[in-house]
Amino acid sequence: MTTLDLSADPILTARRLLGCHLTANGITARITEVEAYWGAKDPASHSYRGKTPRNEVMFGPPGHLYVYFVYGLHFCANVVCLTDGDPGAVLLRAAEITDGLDLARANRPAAKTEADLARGPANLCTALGITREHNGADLLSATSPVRLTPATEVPESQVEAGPRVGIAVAMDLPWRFWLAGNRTVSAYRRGGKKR
DNA sequence: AGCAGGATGCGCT
DNA sequence: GCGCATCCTGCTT
Repeated sequence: MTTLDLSADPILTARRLLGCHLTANGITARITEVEAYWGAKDPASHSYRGKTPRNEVMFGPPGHLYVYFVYGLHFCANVVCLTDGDPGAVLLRAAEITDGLDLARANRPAAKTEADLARGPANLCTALGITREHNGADLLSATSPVRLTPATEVPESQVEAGPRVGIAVAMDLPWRFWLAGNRTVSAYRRGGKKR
């Protein structure tokens, strides 16, 4: 088996993560949509303004999970990439459930269709039961509660790119990547403020 | 189909 | 206090 390399820059890592499997709480999902966030050169990144207690996982070694809490209700999960001191992350935006479907449905009773279960970053976390307690988890460790495994490689021709969702700065960067035509990919929404 | 608004906690100016 | 890397409901086209 090939081992997953998460030490590259966020853009390269984002493309690599498409098609990989994410497993937590007995549920496995195939990643279909991601966004790259690139530390000091990216005003939309949580690490842009330096290290804080909340984002310190981003400043650690690659391959760990950075989980944060937004809008008082939701968790979102990122894969940390690059190396110490040069923080990058890939936001997991959508996935299709490949195993543990009943568990995922129980976690997300509001989902109307199977494609809705893990569509959107907060829904993805809810469906897989990922919360703040998983912050910092080592995704490549066999004993980790959240794990990442390589799957069938995605041909470059199936990857599409466009602007990131819901941010109010750096809206022009095409740092969102998704599997072309996949039904779990979330709709584009422009961020608040500014234009 | 598309937008506006509300819910709700927490990190940072 | 304010502003979020969000989601869902309800109302308008």
